[in-house]
Amino acid sequence: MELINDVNNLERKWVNIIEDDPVITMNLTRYFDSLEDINVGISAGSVEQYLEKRRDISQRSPDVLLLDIGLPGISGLEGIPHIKKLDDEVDIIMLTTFEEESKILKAMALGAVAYLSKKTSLKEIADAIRVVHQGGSYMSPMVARDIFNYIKKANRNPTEEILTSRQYAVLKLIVDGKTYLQIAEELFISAETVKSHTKNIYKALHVKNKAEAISKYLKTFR
Amino acid sequence: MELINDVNNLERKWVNIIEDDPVITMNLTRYFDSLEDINVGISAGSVEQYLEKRRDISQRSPDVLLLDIGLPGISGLEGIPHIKKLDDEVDIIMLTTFEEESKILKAMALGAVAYLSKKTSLKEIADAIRVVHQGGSYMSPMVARDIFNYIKKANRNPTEEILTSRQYAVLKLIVDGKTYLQIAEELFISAETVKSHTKNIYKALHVKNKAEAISKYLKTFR
DNA sequence: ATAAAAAACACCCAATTGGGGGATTGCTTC
DNA sequence: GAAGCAATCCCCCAATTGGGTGTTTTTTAT
Repeated sequence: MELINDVNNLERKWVNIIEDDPVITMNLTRYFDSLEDINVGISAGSVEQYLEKRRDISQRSPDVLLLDIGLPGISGLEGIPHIKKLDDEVDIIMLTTFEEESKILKAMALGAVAYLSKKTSLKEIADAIRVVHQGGSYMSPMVARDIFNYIKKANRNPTEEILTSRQYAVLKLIVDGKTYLQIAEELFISAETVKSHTKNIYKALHVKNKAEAISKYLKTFR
Repeated sequence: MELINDVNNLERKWVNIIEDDPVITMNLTRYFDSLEDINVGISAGSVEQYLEKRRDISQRSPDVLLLDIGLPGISGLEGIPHIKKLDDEVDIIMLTTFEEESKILKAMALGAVAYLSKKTSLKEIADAIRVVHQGGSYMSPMVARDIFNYIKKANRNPTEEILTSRQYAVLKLIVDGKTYLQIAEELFISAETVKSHTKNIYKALHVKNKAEAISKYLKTFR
């Protein structure tokens, strides 16, 4: 992907970093320090630590935040709303390892504007910061492909083999937060029948309450 | 993920073109002919003509197809399924004059892997072909921004529905299927406090039971 | 410093769930 | 035609949850 004229944007940009691997943080900081247009402000090893520092240190609002997605404690994803609360305007670039690529969509929904692999070269990360700061969005090809696949999955057909179709219908309504009574009304059966199905669902999924069933459903079938 | 490598991918790629403007087709063909790694196979002015040629001419399956979205007769969008029927594996790059969100999404849903403006430079189009052929996907920053907005719209903003760190901790345990008592033991607080937090979580998330809270949490952060 | 919040805890009571028994009907399958 | 299973329904009872109204202490913000 051509970054074109954006790379010539030499306006000074303040960048904060949240990354738990000190080696990566050091590499980034050292590289950015060698550049004229990118200044590193706060760097932290966790979202909690960052929020603390951000509140303590009277720094101007950062322009860009490099945010690791796999952090101890509050994850990068969960941290986004907190970070946005402090600095609403900051452009967030997610840093990730390849295993976490499925989370891009959530990150995007939460307001991250770019998504980079940690294997990305330092120069490319700097370029991404420049693009993002100019109001662009950066997506590496692999990420773009993931998004294509996601939208393709809009008409997917998850066939559940462990559950019967009726159990599956009940489970879906449970996931929606419906009570047995509401489900019963919706399916034109008695609440007792819904209970009966639920018991069988729990057995089939090896869970013991709604909470676990929902987690299992959403984690397995998206 | 390195873009540098992709551009150096000099494996020979067969590219077909469907484009009703002969000037554009000629420019593309002439440029690709000057390259060592990109061969133009069939070029056609419409989907109908292309399908005919594709059936008649015994050519190997193309690697990439450049497909104009605004074609006379069967449109580029409508043509995608027909094309895929003949060559399932081909990577389709949509060419367009106006970057229109709705059509991008439809093209993506139909299986196109990239979306380029016709104003894109020839070199960039060639780069896109190389990236796509290596399993990547290409999106210009403008298109990427559209996609971000789409996905942002699809999920709703949980930014205003913010939880305190303690509430998050409780919610995470609820998601794991823990009861109030179990959560209380884990966090060294009383079950009543857990209940109290839960009530506040429900208010913040605008839900009324565990099931809805879990669904909201998992759909947002997973 | 003072107001606002988050965090902790408590009691009450109704609604809902979870687990244990069952029963009946209808449809496959062997 | 018997065995198996899905789907429907019923009762009982303990455990858990949801919603209400409170108090106290600590932390945070102005």
